[in-house]
Amino acid sequence: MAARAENGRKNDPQRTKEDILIVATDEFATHGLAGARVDAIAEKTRTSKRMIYYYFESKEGLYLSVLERSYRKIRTLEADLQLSSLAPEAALRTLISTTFDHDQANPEFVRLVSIENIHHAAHMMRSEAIRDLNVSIIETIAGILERGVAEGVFHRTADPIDVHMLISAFCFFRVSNRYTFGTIFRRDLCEPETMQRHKGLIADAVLSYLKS
Amino acid sequence: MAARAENGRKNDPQRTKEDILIVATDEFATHGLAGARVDAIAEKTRTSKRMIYYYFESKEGLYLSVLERSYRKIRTLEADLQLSSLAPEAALRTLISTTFDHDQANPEFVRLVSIENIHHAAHMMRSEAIRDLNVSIIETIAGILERGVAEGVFHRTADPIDVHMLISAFCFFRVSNRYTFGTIFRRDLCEPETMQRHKGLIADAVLSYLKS
DNA sequence: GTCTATAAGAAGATAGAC
DNA sequence: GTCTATCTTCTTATAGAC
Repeated sequence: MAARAENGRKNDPQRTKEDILIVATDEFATHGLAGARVDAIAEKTRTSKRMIYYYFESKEGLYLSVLERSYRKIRTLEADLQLSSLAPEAALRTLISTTFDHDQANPEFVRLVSIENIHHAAHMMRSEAIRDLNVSIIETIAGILERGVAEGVFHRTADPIDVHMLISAFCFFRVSNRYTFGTIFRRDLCEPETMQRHKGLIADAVLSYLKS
Repeated sequence: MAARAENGRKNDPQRTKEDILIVATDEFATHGLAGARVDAIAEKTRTSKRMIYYYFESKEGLYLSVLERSYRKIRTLEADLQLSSLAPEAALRTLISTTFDHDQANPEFVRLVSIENIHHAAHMMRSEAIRDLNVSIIETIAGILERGVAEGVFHRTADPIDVHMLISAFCFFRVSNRYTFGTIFRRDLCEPETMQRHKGLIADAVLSYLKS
């Protein structure tokens, strides 16, 4: 009897929850919080609608879990960069390149953040988990900027959060607004050439700002 | 009998439609397309729900009209700047300042654009009116960049749409993501000091990029 | 052009068996 | 822990009178 639980095939709560979260991430990112359908999520899952309510209590509870999971994934990735061992300019270029590639490769994260902003970040505020994840990236940038000024590579003392925002804004906007921007200016922001040019643009803009 | 229609007080279709659009703009910007309630819009209007369907046919028809109206307002404002008469650097600083102030003062527009992106710009694509509004701003920027290079003020040949994107991204992101960004970094992006610093940051970043 | 009342259907949530 | 069937409420949209 216990043997069936041990092989971890059937009745595996972690697997079931993870399965639901992956499907729900896609549904919420595609249709928004109000537009997402619990029935649609249940259909694409290996399990049933009843289990969604069993594990996550409500549609909003599921949405919050999706949001937490997405943030955790991304901040972990950022923390693994080890930028302190690079020269200031190289460290910043690496960070910018990583942020750029990340947003490009994870449009569902970008969309979830946009959706959460439409809701005034009401769910994120209730989640301590999400808030406690973002200190390290700012400390890292602050360190890079200080070293740059000390070494005479950068000539401007900038606020690390502001620099983070300048980088994030461009990388995020390219993905978050690609449909309206693409429609208005008839430009595909996913073309390899365009992407390369944009990556160079934001890196050069940030660095020439710090050097001026 | 005709006298009552002439004084334009009661039964004024333009007034009724405009009234509905103003209320609907707020409702859609606050709750998103799926989250918005036609009943809620009707309640805040001087007229009834029946009239919304009478004039706009459906919830989506109303949403599209709201979107068109918002874009028309903004592009008209931009076109009135007369930047060709200014020196290249001053022209760019004026454009950046205007874009910055505009997005800050019109968060409901920023939200509507975010919402439209969540829907893959599906409604905007069906509206010829919206697409035909955005040529002039790019032509204006192209002219400024050319003059700047010709006069030796700018040292870099940049794509005008890219420059427009760099400016828009920062100004837009500050407003579109203020809730999540504010929550994560415990920073109020609407404080006067912060706003002034950010305005200087994006202007200096763009100009030092073009000059480098 | 405008209003009230209501049809028709969708969607979140749960009961109850296994 | 899991499933099917269903309840209840909410929401878009319309009928029909004035």
